[in-house]
Amino acid sequence: MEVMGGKWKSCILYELEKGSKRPSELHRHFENTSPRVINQQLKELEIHGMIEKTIFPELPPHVEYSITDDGRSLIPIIRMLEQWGDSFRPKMTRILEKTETTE
Amino acid sequence: MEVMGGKWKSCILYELEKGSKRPSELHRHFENTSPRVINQQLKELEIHGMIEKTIFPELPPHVEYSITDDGRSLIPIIRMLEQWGDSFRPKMTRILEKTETTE
DNA sequence: TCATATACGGACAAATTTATCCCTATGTCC
DNA sequence: GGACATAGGGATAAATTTGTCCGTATATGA
Repeated sequence: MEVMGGKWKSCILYELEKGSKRPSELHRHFENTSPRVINQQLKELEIHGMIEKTIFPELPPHVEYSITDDGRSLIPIIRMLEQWGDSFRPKMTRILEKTETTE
Repeated sequence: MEVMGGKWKSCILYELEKGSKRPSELHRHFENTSPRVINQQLKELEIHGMIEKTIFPELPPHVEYSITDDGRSLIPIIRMLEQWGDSFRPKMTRILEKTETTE
C-alpha cells in the first residue's frame, strides 16, 4: 500500500503502462492536479523502482518516464481494483447519498 | 481505495474472512493499536457494507462482526496485494536502507 | 467498595498526505 | 524585452488520517 497507495500513483502507473510519457504530458493529462503534486508522486514511484526516468541531454530539456517490470507487476492489481470499484460504484453512490444528505 | 485503503481495514477483513469475531477479540488481535482506532475502522467498513454487526440483546453486551459478500469480494484483491508485498519486500528493505541511512 | 469485563464515543493531539504559491534556469519566437 | 515552453523544488498551508486520553453505562466476582 505504501508503494501504490498514493492518491495519483495507480493512475500514473496506468498511464505509463500504455507508453512512456514526458512530465508535461502527464501534467496535461492530470489537469486538475498541480504539476508539483504529480512530480512528488513520480519521485516516490521512481525511488521505489516502479518507474524509470530518462534524461535526454538536449535543449530544451527532455525527460521521459517509463514503467519498469516491477511497476508493470502492479498493473493486474490496479485493474482488479478498477473492476471492483466499477462494480461497487452504484452501491457506493447510494451510501454517499445517505451519508451526505444536504450537509 | 476509499473502501479498503484504511490502515487496518484489509487486516480486519482478512481476520473476519476466517470467521466472525467479537470486538474484544479483534482488539486483542491488534494489540498494538488502540481499541478506539479499530472501532473507527469497523464503523467505516460497516457503513460501506463490507462487514455486518450483530447485536445479541444480552447482558453483558455481546456483539459480533462478520464479513459480508461485498467484503468477501475484496479478499482476492487483498491476497494479491499480500503476495505482491511479500515478493517485493526484499527490494523494499534495500530501498529503505538507502533512504534512511542513520538519519 | 474496587477491579474486571462487556461495548462505545467525544474532544483533542500528532502525524502524514495533499495542495498552493512562487521561485530557479535555459532556450525559442515575435 | 516579453510571452511561452521545457523541468524542477523550497516554504508553507490545508486537509485528512491516525492515535491518545478519558468519559459513558451495565454487570460479575473478590
